[in-house]
Amino acid sequence: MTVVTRFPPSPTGYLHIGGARTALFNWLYARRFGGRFVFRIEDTDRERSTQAAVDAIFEGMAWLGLDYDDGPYFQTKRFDRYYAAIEQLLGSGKAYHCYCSKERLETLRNGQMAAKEKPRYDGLCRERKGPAPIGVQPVVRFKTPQGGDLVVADHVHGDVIFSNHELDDLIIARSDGTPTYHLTVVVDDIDMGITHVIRGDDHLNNTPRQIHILEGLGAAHPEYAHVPMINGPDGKKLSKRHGAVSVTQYRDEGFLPEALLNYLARLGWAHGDQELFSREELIEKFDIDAINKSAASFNLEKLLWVNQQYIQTAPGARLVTATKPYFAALSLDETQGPPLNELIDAQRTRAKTLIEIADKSRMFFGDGIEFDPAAAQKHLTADAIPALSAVRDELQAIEVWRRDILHVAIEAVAAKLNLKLGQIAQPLRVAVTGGTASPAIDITLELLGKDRCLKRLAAALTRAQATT
RNA sequence: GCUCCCUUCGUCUAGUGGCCUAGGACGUCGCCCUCUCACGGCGAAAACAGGGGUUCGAGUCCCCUAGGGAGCGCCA
Repeated sequence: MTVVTRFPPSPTGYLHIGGARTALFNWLYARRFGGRFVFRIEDTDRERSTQAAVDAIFEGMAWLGLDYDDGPYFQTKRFDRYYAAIEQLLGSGKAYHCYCSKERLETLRNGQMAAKEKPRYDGLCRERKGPAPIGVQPVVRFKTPQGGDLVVADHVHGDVIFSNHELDDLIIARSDGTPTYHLTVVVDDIDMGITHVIRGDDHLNNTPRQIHILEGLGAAHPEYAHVPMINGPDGKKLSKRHGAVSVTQYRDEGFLPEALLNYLARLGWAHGDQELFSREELIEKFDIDAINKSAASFNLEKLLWVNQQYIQTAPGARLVTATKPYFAALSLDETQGPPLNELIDAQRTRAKTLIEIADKSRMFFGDGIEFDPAAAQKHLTADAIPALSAVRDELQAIEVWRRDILHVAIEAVAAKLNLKLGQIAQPLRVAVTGGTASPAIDITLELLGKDRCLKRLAAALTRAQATT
C-alpha cells in the first residue's frame, strides 16, 4: 500500500511553528515510504480565509523545502463533491434534516450546562415525522450511532476508547447548504486516498465523529497519529507574545531552513541520543510510532544552537547564498569588501544566525573606521604607539598579502619588541577593526586588504598620539 | 460541568520490568585551549508529580489523587 499523507491548513494566518512541524511529519512519512504528500487548503470559512494567508503558507512551505506531490487543492472548488456526499448520506438514511432554531439549540445548551451535563444536540429532529416546517431552512445532521464504543487506534496514543453516547448528531451542512469541516475533511481524505492522518492532538476528540462519517460514506478509514502540541517557552499555548511564531519570521531572523526543520523534528520525536539529522537521515529514521505523547515547549536557545551547528558545517557555497541577503539588508556592498566566501568562512564559527554573520562583518566593508570608545581607550594609547608603528612599518613592506606571511610578520614584530603576541595583536585589532572582537588577526588583516589596513592604522596612530 | 489526552533534570529527550547509583543535548557554572570574540575539549550542579497496588524486582504494568491540555459551534 502506498502511503499518502496530507497537510491541510486553513488560510486564516501565516504558517506557524506547530503547523510547520505537522507538515514536516507528514512530508517525512510520505518520503520515507516513497508515498505521496498531498497539500490542501481548507478555505471553506470564507469569512476568515484570506489570499494573503494562502500566499504566506505557500511561502513558508517553499522556504522549508516541503514539496508536495499532489495539490494544492482548495476546498472551495470542491463543493459539488460535498453536496453529493451530503445527498448520499441523506439518501441512505444516515443523515437527516434538522429544523431546530438556533434559539432552541441555545436554550438546550444552556439548560444542559446548568445541569452540569455535556452540551449536545438532543436528537429532536432525528425522529421527526410528518411534513417539514414551512419557511425554515434546515441544516443536515449526521446520525451518529447511539450505542457502543468506538476505538481509535492511534499510532501515538494507542487505543483510545470513546463511548458513542458522548457524541451527538453533528451538523454536516449549514442551513445555506454549505458543508462543514467534519464533512469536508472526510470527503477529501477519501477522495485523495489519504492512508495516514498525522495531525495535532487537538483533533483526537474529533476523530470518532469523523470515523463515523467515513463509515457512513462506506469508506475505510485511514490510520491516525495525533501528535502533541508545541507550547511556548513558558509551557503555555504558543502565541505572538512568545515572539516569533511564523515560519518566515525565522527566515527573516537569520535561521537556515534545514536548522529549523531539524529542531522541529526533535520536538516530540527522537532517535536515540542523536540531535543533528540531515534531511536524508530524517527521512530514513522518522517514524510515527516513535512520536512522543506529551506537549513540548519551544526553546529558542536550543534552536539557536542547532542553527549554529548548521552554520558551522554548511557547504561554503550554500552558506554564501543563504547569507547574501543579510549583507544586503545591512547595506553592505559585497563588491566593497572581501570575497564573501572567505569572509563567511572566517565568521561561521562565531555566529548563531545568518544576521550575526553579516552584522559582525561590518568592519570589513568601506574605507572609514569608527573606533569603539572603550576599546580605543584601552588599546589605542601612547603605550601602544611603538608597537603600532612597528607593525605599520612591517606591513607596509609586505608584498604578498596573505595570512601565513602576515602571521610571520606580526610574530617578528612581537619578538623584536620583546612583546607577547597578544600585546601586539589586540591593539592592532582595535586599530584595523575598531573593536576588540574579530577573527584571528592574520585572517582579519588578509580579509581587510593591505590598503585598508594601512589607512586604518594611520588613523589609529593619530588617535593614539592625541592622547599624549 | 462532562468526555478524552498528557506528566523523566529549567528546556528537548533516552528509557518498552532487572543493563538505571536514570543516559544524551541545550542552557547554567568551573577548568583547559587561546592574539580578541568564538569554536573545541574536560568536568559539575540538575529529573522519574504524589500516593497506593502488582511483582523476587517498577521510571517502565494497574488504580487513585493532583496539576496541565484539548474537545463539547450552522469555526477549522
